[in-house]
Amino acid sequence: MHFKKLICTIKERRENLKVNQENLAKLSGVGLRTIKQFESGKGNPTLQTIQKIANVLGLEICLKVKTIITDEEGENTL
Amino acid sequence: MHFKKLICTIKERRENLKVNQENLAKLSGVGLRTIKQFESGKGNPTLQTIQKIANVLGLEICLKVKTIITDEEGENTL
DNA sequence: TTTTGAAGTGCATTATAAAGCTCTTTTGTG
DNA sequence: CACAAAAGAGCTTTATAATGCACTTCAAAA
Repeated sequence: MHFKKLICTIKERRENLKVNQENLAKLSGVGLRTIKQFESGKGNPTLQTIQKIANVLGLEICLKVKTIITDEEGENTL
Repeated sequence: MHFKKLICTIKERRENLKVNQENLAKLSGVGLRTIKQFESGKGNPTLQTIQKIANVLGLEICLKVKTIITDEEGENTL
């Protein structure tokens, strides 16, 4: 998952949950400025920051083994 | 995925691939000191750092929607 | 036990993430 | 359009991530 996609996922999730940046900041304990910067694609957040945000949004960071060949769903076909 | 688990996954992957920290550093472009610190559970790496490391190891960061009830495989049962 | 390679640690420097404040821009709704 | 709410941006300070270097610790093999 590239950085842009990751941001997009988080932003969409936040919007789906009808939470604005300000409330996300309060709920997650991450500064509003940091969230703004993150969502606008600037910066390079720390893992802690991402996790705080993800937690509030009911998202979880994980690591998948990358596969060379994938179908449209991104599932392994090997 | 908690921080510890994440570290563990990366460390195990590196070891399975028979790559030592020094080579991982060279291959990923991340400083050896940073990798040492990361794997020993210290610090709070940036997304970029994690991604550089994960890339070399054929791992990919992703976001999953958290589910309250999960079976043994961690798949959603709701 | 000695050697050797890998991993971990202390210290210092540099770069930058986090944060708040203020202002501007964008977006959505009447 | 006018208004209001949300998002984005500039500027600054503070905290800390990234890094290199040198040293220590640990584990496995000779």
